[in-house]
Amino acid sequence: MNIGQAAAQAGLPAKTIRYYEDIGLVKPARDANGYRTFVANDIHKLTFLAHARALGFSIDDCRDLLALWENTERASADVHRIAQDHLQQIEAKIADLGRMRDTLKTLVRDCAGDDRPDCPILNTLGDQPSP
Amino acid sequence: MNIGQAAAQAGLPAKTIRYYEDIGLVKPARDANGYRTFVANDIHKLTFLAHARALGFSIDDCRDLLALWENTERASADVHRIAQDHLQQIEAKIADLGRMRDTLKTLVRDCAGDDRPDCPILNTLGDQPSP
DNA sequence: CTTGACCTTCCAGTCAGTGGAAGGCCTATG
DNA sequence: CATAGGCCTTCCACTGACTGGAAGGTCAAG
Repeated sequence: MNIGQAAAQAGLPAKTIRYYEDIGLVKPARDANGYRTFVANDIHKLTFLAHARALGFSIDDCRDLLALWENTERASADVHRIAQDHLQQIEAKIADLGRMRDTLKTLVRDCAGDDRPDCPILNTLGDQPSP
Repeated sequence: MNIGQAAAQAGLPAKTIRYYEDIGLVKPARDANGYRTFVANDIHKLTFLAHARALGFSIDDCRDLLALWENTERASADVHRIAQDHLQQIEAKIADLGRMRDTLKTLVRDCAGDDRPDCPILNTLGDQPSP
């Protein structure tokens, strides 16, 4: 299977697959003409990567998860730890964004949004801490 | 005021301030010795930028907001639109992350996390869509 | 035989900084 | 006066995870 079909199967852009090869996540064989050839196991790995990336795992996490996935001697604790850490990071980011959202919501609500220059958004952003 | 003090006042690393000058967000004067000199207005702009960045506005948005802030003829509608758009992007990102969190939470909960290899996290990531 | 859809490599750019090297300037102390 | 150390300067490279595009090779259909 060529890269185009592999991309369609895995749900990844061909460019991304080439990049994943560059950084050593997959190692497709090559045809006589130099084209990459993807076998079922390659597709399976790419699908795994697509899923893991969709859950927000970093490439480094993906590398580790992939290694664990291929290692039948693994301890699920190792997988659990990676996922748990990642979950915590996501929750921290959600909390950060939630705070931004709350502030922004208030500012947007209080701004008239008309043709006059008065603007609580700019006033707030421009506020100097009292010296 | 030199860059070190400006950084302390604005709550930004000196490196970031140099970068902001590079991309034209601030234009501090220079001393005879080549050092940047920050006057009150520069500090005020830097503080504005620090606040806007802390709310997640992109540098491009910051550039526009700064221009509006300095333009007393502005229409608050322009500010409102930028903030509103940004708010929507934040909310979209929160929603995305929330979905990731929910999936991850389930996976983490269902994984024993012991020394055995069985792992619903890996099973899910490795699932091929049924053909 | 040509067209067009594939495929290849390589280079550059994204975003918003950050790290570090090499070197100049300024102040205080011995 | 020398020197130490704490500022400051520029410039280059790197980050993550791709993405866009150029230049060119390959293959199947008509």
